[in-house]
Amino acid sequence: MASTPPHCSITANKRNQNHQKRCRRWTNHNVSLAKPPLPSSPHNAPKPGASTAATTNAQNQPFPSLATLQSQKSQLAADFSGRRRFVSKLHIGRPKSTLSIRHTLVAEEALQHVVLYGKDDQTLENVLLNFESRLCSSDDYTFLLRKLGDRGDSSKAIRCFEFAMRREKRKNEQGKLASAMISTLGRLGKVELAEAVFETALREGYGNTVYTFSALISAYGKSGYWNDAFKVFYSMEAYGLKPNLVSYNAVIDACAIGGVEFKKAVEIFDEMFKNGVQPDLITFNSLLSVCSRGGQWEAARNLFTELINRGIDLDIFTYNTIVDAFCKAGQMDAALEIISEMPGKNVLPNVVTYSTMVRGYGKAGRLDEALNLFNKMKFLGLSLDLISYNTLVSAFAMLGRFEEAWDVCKEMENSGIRKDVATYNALLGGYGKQRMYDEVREVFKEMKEACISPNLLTYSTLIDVYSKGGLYEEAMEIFREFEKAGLKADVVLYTALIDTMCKNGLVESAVTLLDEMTKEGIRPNVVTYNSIIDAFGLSAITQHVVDDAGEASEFQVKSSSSSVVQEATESRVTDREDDRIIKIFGKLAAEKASQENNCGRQELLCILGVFQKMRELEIKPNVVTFSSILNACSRCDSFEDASILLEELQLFDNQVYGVAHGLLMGYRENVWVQAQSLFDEVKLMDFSTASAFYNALTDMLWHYGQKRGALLVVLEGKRRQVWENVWSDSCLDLHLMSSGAARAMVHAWLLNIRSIVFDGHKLPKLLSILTGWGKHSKVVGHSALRRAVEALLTSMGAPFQLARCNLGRFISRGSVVAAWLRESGTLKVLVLHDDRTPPENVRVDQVSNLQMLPL
DNA sequence: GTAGGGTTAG
Repeated sequence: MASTPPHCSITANKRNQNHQKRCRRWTNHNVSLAKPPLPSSPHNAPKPGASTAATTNAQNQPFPSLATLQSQKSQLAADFSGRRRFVSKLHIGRPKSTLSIRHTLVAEEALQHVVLYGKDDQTLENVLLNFESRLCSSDDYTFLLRKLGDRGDSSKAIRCFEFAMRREKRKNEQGKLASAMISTLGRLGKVELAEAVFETALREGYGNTVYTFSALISAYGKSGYWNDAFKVFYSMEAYGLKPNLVSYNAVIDACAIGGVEFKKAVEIFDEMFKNGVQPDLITFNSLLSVCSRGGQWEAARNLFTELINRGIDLDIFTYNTIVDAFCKAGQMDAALEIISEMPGKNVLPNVVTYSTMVRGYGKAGRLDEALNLFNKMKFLGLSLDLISYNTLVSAFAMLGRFEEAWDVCKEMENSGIRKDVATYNALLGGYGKQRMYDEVREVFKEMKEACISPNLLTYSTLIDVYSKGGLYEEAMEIFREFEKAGLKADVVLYTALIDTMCKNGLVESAVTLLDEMTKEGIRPNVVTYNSIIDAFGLSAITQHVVDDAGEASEFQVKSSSSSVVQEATESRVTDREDDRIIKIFGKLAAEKASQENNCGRQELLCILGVFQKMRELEIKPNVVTFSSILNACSRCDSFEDASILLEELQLFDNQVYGVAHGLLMGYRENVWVQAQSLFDEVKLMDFSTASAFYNALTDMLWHYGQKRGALLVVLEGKRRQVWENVWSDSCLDLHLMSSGAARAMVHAWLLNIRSIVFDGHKLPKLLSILTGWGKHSKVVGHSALRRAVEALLTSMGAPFQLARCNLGRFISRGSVVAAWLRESGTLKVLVLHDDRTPPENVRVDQVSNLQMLPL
């Protein structure tokens, strides 16, 4: 048994909030969490522009260890408090004193000519030859290739670089050109080319500078290859190079983009101090960005507050990053508050700030507020750009409001901005979500006609949309096209493939693919694992290999020593290699998988292996993981198997385990306080995550006969508005509930109605129970929820009937229900009991929810 | 060398 959960898991959800707070409460890490003695109130906090004395005073305060912003202690916390190393407003956040313009006017003229006339290699060469005598130094050439990079024209930039390199014999000038080239390629995401330039530079003896190394770190970082960025960074010493501020900032930024843990970024930050390199505002902005991208808005807020308290002048980047951190966590009010403080700090919100907010509101489903801000942006005369338009297109498309999405597109194009790949991806994703496949095809066609190249996201979206919709032929076709485009599959694409396999019962194939991606150096994430865990018990995992020895086992055997997707995606792909992943789609299309027999024990072993790997890779589970484990428990063949899964849950998170296990064993009174604090945590999450957790927990309790426990949980959920408006006197709406939760709720509602009757009140004329199509129902008319509720009502003898015009609705006349409720035997069928109760049982529940129920 | 857009689990 694990003594302490390895990490704070429930909070790892990207939508999740309160990370730090929960970590502290849920785990007993011996980390000092005391707030550092800092000036926190406005009157004693040094302000921007405060006197030197005030600043000095601030300097003498121990700077907060960044350890207080995370759950692990930063080793160099003590060093960080040193006066010498204090980062004051005197040192950072100042604009560069002079904007150094190093290139000549000739370079600008040359750029115009290169853009206008350098249509191919030859004409470009001619243009450069014309300017050669007048272009002075490497500064002119670096200007050229940076500007070409800004225009996205990497090939012209490379030509210019090569042209310049042929003429430059001085090593240090060659080094400058190489750095500029690497950085330009990095910005454009051409990381392999950047790598090649770097290697040549090293080999030829002009690349051994802190600039080329920093440029390569940055190039890797921008493309998400934080691991490579780290390697280059740590190799500097061996080359006799000392990382400078830029190197450190680049590597911290690589953490932000690559989703590296805040802890790691802080380690680098501490190292920076140790090596006597002073951070600047960019360092802090990047650190903030690490928190923001990791969903750790509280850590971000703490860091932000410290910077403010230290009197450091923050810039628009700082503000936009903190606003983004709040928006990502759904903390829209906090974000708005930050924005309202900006003018007072002489930093005005810009188009980035507003777009961030628009996206935040869109994600939170607060489309009206999103629109208001969008219009405010226009009103303020901020010039709207592609991203701000795309943000709004995406918000509409995701909600299925396509007419409005297209209107925004039109408005954008009227203002001279053309749709780009992101615009199309937003539309494709929206139509895909609504299963509007004709429109998906149409938009994809239009995209190609407009000569917009699909990117990895386009392909991931399409493959996912088509394969989830069962359109395997089309998924296959898109996959082939993706291969031809020479793109490298990433975690999202793999996860989408894995999820499709899981949903079709090919769990073992999915696990094999999981191993493959790991070998490929693509790190699975919590979504990948949740997808597999969630598939547990849905169907057999081994049978199909036997049944289908030809295709499936060939895939599985071979894939253990080679990578399916990688082989298939290599440019020299042969038909045979390509065949394998295509065969998976073929197999899916044949729909054999889901008809296989269950093989519970083997599947259990398989899933235990998955948990093991998850721990080895240190993938933090989140609340979705817990819901998936609880759902898996409900699908176990036996209580014993479920116990084994619950033990896994315990290894992840003691509190969730404590509540689930306690309720399952009938120890309600003992766990209810713990359960309340768990529910407090869950309630902070977005609506669908929270309701999924309640559904999973209730289903498991119901499944194992703890029906009174299930009732308790759904009433708590109702009290906390987990399912929004579940009931009125005349209507019970179950459409967001799982079958166990819905059945428990039917009991609760009928008991409630019964008390109305017994209080002498009349029931409404018509009573309805809505089941919708059920949360898990994919096929209209086959609602598992509807069937479960129907069976329950029948077994109780409740006088409800399916409405003729609405197959998801049960109805009855109020008077008929009232008469039934008055019958002597009715109460007995309504009151629920637990199969398991603790031996020393317990008096009447003292929980308020139960007081309303007749006992 | 720093900020905003699109993708995967429930």
